[in-house]
Amino acid sequence: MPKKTPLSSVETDIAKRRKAQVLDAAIECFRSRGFHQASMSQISAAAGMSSGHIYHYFKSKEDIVAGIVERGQEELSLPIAQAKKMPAGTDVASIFVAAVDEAVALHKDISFAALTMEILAEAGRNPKIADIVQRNSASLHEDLLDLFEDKSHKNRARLEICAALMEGISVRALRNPRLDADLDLDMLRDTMRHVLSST
Amino acid sequence: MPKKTPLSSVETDIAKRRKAQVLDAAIECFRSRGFHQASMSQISAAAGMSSGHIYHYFKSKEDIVAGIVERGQEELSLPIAQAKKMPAGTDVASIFVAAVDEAVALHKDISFAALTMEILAEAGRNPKIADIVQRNSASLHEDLLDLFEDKSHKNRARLEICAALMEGISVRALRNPRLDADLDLDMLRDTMRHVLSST
Amino acid sequence: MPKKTPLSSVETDIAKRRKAQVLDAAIECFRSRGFHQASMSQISAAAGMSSGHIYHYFKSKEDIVAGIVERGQEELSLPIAQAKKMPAGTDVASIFVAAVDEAVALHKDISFAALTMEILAEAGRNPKIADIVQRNSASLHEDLLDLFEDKSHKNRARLEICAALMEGISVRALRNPRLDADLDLDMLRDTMRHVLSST
Amino acid sequence: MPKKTPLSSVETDIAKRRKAQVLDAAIECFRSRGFHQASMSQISAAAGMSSGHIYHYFKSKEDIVAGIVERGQEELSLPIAQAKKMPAGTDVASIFVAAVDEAVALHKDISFAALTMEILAEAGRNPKIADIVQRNSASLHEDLLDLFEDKSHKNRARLEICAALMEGISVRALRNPRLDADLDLDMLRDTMRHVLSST
DNA sequence: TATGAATGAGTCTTCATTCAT
DNA sequence: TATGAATGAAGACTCATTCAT
Repeated sequence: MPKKTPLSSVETDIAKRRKAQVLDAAIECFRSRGFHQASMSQISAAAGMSSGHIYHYFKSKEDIVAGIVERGQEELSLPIAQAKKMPAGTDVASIFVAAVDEAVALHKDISFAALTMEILAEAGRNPKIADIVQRNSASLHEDLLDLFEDKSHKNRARLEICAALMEGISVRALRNPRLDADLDLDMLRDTMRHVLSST
Repeated sequence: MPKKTPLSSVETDIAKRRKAQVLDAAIECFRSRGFHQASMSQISAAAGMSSGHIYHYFKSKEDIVAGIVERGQEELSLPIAQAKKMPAGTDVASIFVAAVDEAVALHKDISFAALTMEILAEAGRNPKIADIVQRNSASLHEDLLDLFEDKSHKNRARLEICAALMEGISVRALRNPRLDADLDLDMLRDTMRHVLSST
Repeated sequence: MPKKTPLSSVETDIAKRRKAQVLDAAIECFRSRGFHQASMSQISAAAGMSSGHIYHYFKSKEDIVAGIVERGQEELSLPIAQAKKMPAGTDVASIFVAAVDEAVALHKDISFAALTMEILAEAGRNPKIADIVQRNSASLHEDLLDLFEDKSHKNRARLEICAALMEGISVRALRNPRLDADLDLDMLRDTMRHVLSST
Repeated sequence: MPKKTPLSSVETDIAKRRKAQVLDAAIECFRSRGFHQASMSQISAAAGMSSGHIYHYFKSKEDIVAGIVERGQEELSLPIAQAKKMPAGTDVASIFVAAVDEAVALHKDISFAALTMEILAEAGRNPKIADIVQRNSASLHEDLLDLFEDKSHKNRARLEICAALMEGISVRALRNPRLDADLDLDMLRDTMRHVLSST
């Protein structure tokens, strides 16, 4: 937070805001149409900007997709945020269990789930996207592992199962419109505690 | 050209074979390019059939997508097949646990996972596809519930968690290229048993 | 000229006619606008064919340009045609000199000259085009050399000078609108004879 | 910032330098990409100037093309420069023949040849450019005719043939990558002397 | 049943040009 | 004088779909 922001930095700020503006518009379009169905002209309309001008900030449509995937899913690091609110020394299981409610709320959101699936499908065939997705996920998991006593293989395995469970919620949300009624949060919490605290 | 079969039925058979031929080709293309990236001419090439002729069997490309989603993922009913091999009276947990290996092998296959995500993403925005996906899933779950003692809400909840866990594996496969090393199958089996047999 | 043309050959013929149709239209457009100014939609209009359909015959606009350059300038082989009309044994100089009138008429045509310059300019920066142009020219010169007693370096040099002289006429036609008045055909003929028969 | 020079004149000087700067950059770009392939932003980058600012000096891209053609090819007046080095009274043929080496070196340069063809092609379809090209050529030829005893039709004709021969070298350079080996400078000089001194 | 020629709307992208600063 | 953000009209090319054969 410099007092006198240098000019170049101001310009960068404007550019950043513009890029964010495009990314926001793009997310909106991608959510409702998908990456390949959303047209640049729809995105530009949503961004309140001429389609040509978008190319000052992104060199291609794929670049926008990459930008979205990159900025991507910071919401996923929820348990980490949660951990910081807990009294120091709280055990991992409790931290994760405490985060379940919010995490489920996020993952079962159809709009969130659909964009996630879109990204994953793209990652399945576009190496550039796959790379971003994988690096994102890896760095998130490293952060989460810091909450554990050690980064042993066992803890990695626990994390994988918890992640699968949670991300699986997004899949279920798309497959089962009655998920809210069918899902038992207590059971879910219990399962996570089991995974994280079994010896 | 069997002598006895009535003509109309022969045509139906041929037609069915042709449709299957197209669907097979389409799956192949969709896996590697995605629904909207795969072109009708690629599909027709893969199907060994002129693109025009495909329109005798499917009235549009969306129809092919629907056809694929419909026929979709019979592989998912794995535990049911498994149940039939088990001695009558085996408990549900054991049936599911016995199916874990095969189920994981299926779900962590990148090609399977990518097509699944493609379908789910499409379901997230195309109501016609959503409908098929949801009916498929509902009917599968009804079948699986038959393995339980009753169709109580608790058992539905158990099934949801198991499903999330398993489908989450597909997500993880796309997010973590080292999933094979990180995943602990014993832990997974233990988790499923816990979910299915806790009181 | 086979009596019973096989089907495939008929189809090829249609395709060939279509391609020629496109090339004709393209030449027309390229002459009046230049390669990069002529749009595919102008070409398609001139060809009486949808722009999309052109891509059944040419995989890109550059391919059309290449096609034109390739088919290119058969008119250039004029002296060879001329040579065949002369009594056997006529000396080279006389053959060339006899061809001067027609050759000049061709080269000083503005429309011919402009397209030639367009092609040469493109050859100056597009290696694919350069290659075609150079192979065309090489093969023409080999044919012309056959008219000489031998393919000695001296004869190659003579040919180069004659070629420069003749192609230079196209340049002059574009530079000097009064070329017709200024050019002395007798002097030109004399020059060529000098080049070709000096010892 | 010289003290004595009046302001208006200073501006003009700066402006002239700026225009030249743009033209230099444009030539560079046009040589490698062609008139219509080179973009204003490439030119502005090469000129070290914002693209918007170029419009203070040239009202359109076509104007830059015109500027280049105008300033154009002073190198062509080579024999005149040559003539000034020769003892007064040297005959025309000798002046031209003496200039052959340098002239050929210039004309066979691919980069020079390509830009020349580009200009001529443009002249073939753009009347404004044609006009400049033709006035340039006319004025050059008037200057060259001053070297002759008189401006008779015969001498004009000689000049045309010499010009065609020399400009034809540029065409040959583009058509024949082995021109250096094939061309015989002595033969060329002999030809020019023949053209210029025959009675 | 089967083909593939044909269409034309739609895609992403580029670019000359303008204008607020 | 100088910038570069911004525009929007093209441009080349693709593709689902139709239809004559």
